[in-house]
Formats: sequence, structure tokens, C-alpha cells
Amino acid sequence: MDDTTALPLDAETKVSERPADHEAELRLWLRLFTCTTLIEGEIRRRLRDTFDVTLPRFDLMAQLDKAPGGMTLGELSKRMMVSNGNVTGLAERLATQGLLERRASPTDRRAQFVSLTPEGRKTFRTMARTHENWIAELFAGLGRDDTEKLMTLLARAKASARKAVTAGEK
Amino acid sequence: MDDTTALPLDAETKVSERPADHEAELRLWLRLFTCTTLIEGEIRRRLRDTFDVTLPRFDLMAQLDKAPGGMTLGELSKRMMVSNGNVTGLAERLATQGLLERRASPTDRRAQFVSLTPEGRKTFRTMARTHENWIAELFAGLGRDDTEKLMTLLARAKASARKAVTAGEK
DNA sequence: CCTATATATTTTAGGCTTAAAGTATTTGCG
DNA sequence: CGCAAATACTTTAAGCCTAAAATATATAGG
Repeated sequence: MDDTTALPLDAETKVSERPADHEAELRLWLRLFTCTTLIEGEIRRRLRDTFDVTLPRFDLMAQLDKAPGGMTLGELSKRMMVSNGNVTGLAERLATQGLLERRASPTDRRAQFVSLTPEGRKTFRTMARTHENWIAELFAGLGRDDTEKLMTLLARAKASARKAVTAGEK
Repeated sequence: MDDTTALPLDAETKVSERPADHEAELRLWLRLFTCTTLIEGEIRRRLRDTFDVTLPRFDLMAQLDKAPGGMTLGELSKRMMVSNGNVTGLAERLATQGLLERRASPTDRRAQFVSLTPEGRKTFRTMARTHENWIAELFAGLGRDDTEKLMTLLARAKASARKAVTAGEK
């Protein structure tokens, strides 16, 4: 995944002959992807080595930590942006570990609420503190201005992508 | 994954009381991750719906397309930044589809070279053209300046992360 | 009430991914 | 040469993930 290749600077080439030259966007996507992958991989590695937990389980616990009363699997699925079947399995494994508990919804016999057990909450809070420091460490080379500018530009990129995605859903 | 929550603007809080407040970096990571995930998911969906191909297979073919003479599985593994076992399986499935061919290395009986078949190359080139347009479409909302600035900032972020990763490998 | 449709979840089949263990071969060195 | 270590690859076990089908329940309309 090298994204450092020099651009072929063929300003002479007629547009009609290269109607779809989107080199710049392709290179941006490659860089965005490798950058994210690099960080994500390191976080996965550290979570595993330090806490023996996977990133998906950490993410699920993070969602539950923000919702003290718990939530349904469907709600969890929406917030995590993954399929229903996926959260079914993740919740199952976390419940086996004693970190998550399920209870039936009093109003809807199809649904179940899930929430962190006291142990799950304690475990998550510990991990979350360390996790936050790792992220800070990984971004330590960025100044405050860079961070803010990146936030803004990524928001624009996200909005752009979201628009293209929803446009195709009509 | 909402990263739109307002920052708790507690400038009054003493540093000593909140020694590890890395909220900004955490929010940056969340945004970077959701942005990438959004685009990646859409590309996966379109590759599947349009060409009945997975992203990992597309990525592997992209590497081979850049190396006309083929390369070893180990080289492929390094370039794709995935495990050896992973490319073994991917290459196996692509070979079954007739898109990739293997031949023994003349000099090393442990190694094998893989390359695209003529059909594989043709198939990949077709997909790649469309893929490039999709990426351009997803980033269409970004101006040229935004794109360039993002490239620069992501390069900095990548360098920062790389440094933190290698520092832990000593 | 009864039925059609919608919703919440689980199950299934298939593919991706890794770490770790295993196999075959090559290379370096005494 | 002979053998220890390194290398290229495959296999295995476990987990993650999705789309699609299946199950159970809820809701709306006649």
C-alpha cells in the first residue's frame, strides 16, 4: 500500500483522452485507509495484549457504558453500525464472560435489554482510561491546529461520502 | 458512533484534577474511524453488488496488476499488510475462479509466484475503472484545496502513529 | 376478532482475519 | 559436509462480519 508514488504530471494530456482521471481522490482514499488501518491495528494489538479483549467487544461495552439503563440489541446494532446477527454473537460472548447481562423487555417479548454488569462497568472504565492515553500517544505528533483542521476536513469528507451513499439509496 | 457530542468546556478544571484529558484526540480518532468505515462499507457493497467480488480479492488483484511478472505470496503479504495465512486463502479462492495462476519458483522450492491470468487482468481493469469513479463520487464534495490539505494532514497523522508504533517495538 | 404486515432477534452459510503451530526448504557457519 | 537457524508457506482454531432465511411477537386495518 504505497501512496508515496509521484503523480504523473501530464498536464499536456487532453481531458478527452483521459476522461476519468481521479488520481488525487484515489490517493486520498488510500492514505485515509492506510492511516486508519495502522492505528486500528495497533489499538487491537494493545487491547489484546494488555486486556485480552477484542476491539468489537470494547466498542460494544463503550456503547453500554454511555447508557446506564441499558438498551435493546437493535439499538446497539444501530449505534455500532453493524448487523443484528453480529451483536447477537458479541453480546453472547460478553455475557459468558460475566461482563454483560440481559433482561427481557417488560413491554415487548421479542426484545431484550442488555447492560454492563458492575464488573463489566469496572473493567470497561479501566480499559477506557488506558485506551484514551494510547490514542493521545498515537496522535502526539499532531499539533492542536492540525487536530482541529483534521476534524473539520474529515467532517466534510464524511458529509460528502454520506451524500453519495444516500443518493444511491433512493 | 456519534462524534457530534458537545465538548465539556471546563476550562476552569485544574490540570492536576484531570491529568489525562485527551478528549480532542479521542474525538479525532472516532471521526477518522467512522469516516473510513463509511466509505469502506460503501465500496464493499458496490463491489459485491456490481461485480460480485470482495474488497480483499480486489485489493489482491490490484497488487498483482502493478506487478506484471507476478510475485511471491510473501511479497504479496507484505504489500497488503496482512498475514501469510490470509493471502494463502485469498489466492486459493482467486485461483479457483480462474483469475489468478500460480507457478513454482525456479530457484526456491518453498516459494511460489502468483500472477493474474489474462482473464483476471481484464476483469480487474474493468473493475478498477469503475472503482476509481466511485471514489471520486464519494469525495466529490471536497474541493481541490481540501483534498490537498487532507493529504498533508493524514501524512502527518500517519507519521505520528508510525512513530508511536515503532517506539513500542524496541 | 383476524389477518397482513412490520419488527426484534436468532440462525445459517460463507468469507475474512489473525496468531500459533506445523511442514518443507534454504542458508549460514563451524 | 552437517546441522542449526531462518524462511516460505500452509494449517488450525477462534473470532468477527454479513446477507438472507427463519422464528416469534407486535401492530394496524378491516
